[in-house]
Amino acid sequence: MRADARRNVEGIRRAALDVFRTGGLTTPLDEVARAAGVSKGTIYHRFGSRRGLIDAVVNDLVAARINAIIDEVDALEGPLLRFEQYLLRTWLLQYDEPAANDVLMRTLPDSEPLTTLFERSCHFGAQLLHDAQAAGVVRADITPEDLKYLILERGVIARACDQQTRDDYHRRLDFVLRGLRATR
Amino acid sequence: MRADARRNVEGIRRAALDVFRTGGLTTPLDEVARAAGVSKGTIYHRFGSRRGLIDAVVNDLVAARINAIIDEVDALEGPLLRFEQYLLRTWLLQYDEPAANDVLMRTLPDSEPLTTLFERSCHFGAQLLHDAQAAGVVRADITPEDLKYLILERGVIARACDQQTRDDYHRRLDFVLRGLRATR
DNA sequence: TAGCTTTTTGACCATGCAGTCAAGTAACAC
DNA sequence: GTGTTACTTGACTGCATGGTCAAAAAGCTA
Repeated sequence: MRADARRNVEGIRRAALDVFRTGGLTTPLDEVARAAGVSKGTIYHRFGSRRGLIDAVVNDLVAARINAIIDEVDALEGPLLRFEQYLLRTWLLQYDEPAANDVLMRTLPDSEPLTTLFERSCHFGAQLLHDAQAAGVVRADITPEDLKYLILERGVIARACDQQTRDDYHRRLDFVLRGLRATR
Repeated sequence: MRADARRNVEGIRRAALDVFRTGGLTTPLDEVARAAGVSKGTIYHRFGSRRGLIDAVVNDLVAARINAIIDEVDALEGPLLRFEQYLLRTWLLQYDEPAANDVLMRTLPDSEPLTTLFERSCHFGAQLLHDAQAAGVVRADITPEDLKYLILERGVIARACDQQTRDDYHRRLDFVLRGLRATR
């Protein structure tokens, strides 16, 4: 690989991280190209497709954030707190990071790293749901499928209703959480 | 107005009702033209713009549905029931009728009939919210603005997550309603 | 039916995006 | 320095959409 090629690959990666961070994984590749100071053709030549580029940056871009939520929540005590914090933090991540949202919503062509991330998050959530239901603190009629939808829904909302402030978004999340608790 | 023109206006109106009914008010006008058996140009010539066409059909298309909800709910007794039925029926309408959803989400260029409809629904909802809060059956920290968002959110969801069955959609609405009730 | 006027047509422009490829450019080895 | 080969470019195709307009067609009237 020639020196200029290596330089460009790095530049494109960096530009993609930057552009995808703020605009999500569906941002036009022309923008990435412009940010990297190369032509669109170079991106396709180097990464094959949008998916190839995403695969090359998704780890640095979102894996850490999603995995951090799992780790942090796993360190908490109490089934209700764990369940609610998982949802709350995931929902906030969806607002803060459009790219993470794209992963959680599966907006994109399936690729191995994306699927792995998504599955890990879902599996963890399902476990928390199960524990919380066993403890009787969360409604028993909620299914893991519902949980996926609660996250998918929030993703659609975070993307479409971007005029609401983070504080409003956050405040309204509490309404939803309340609806999931078991009625005593 | 010439006979063929009158015939076409009627045909376009009918086609628009049909096409908008299933596809919402943002369906490409080419589809309406095809359904009416005329060219796209004729629609623009007769109705000026997409908005003109919408104005010409919105009453037959959605006004009745939205007004019906208001009337039906207004005939019910009990602040919680009234509030929850208003939301529930509105949310279901958003699933069933993409065109009504477009009105409730204000997806479209503002036009007088659309705004009137929207305002009427919002105003009615705000009144129900106020009554329910005064009766202590709904959380006191919900604002009329939140109510608008709850409807806007559901609209985004109904449009984006169209692979879920009506039953699933309906079942999940209950989660949200529960979250709005006052905790006793 | 001839001729005037209204109406319709569909090709056309513009926009925004994905993705491709022939041709030009630049690195590198000798 | 020069020739080879890797690399990059940007104009191109293709697709979907909104919207326009000169020319063709059709209705109406006398």
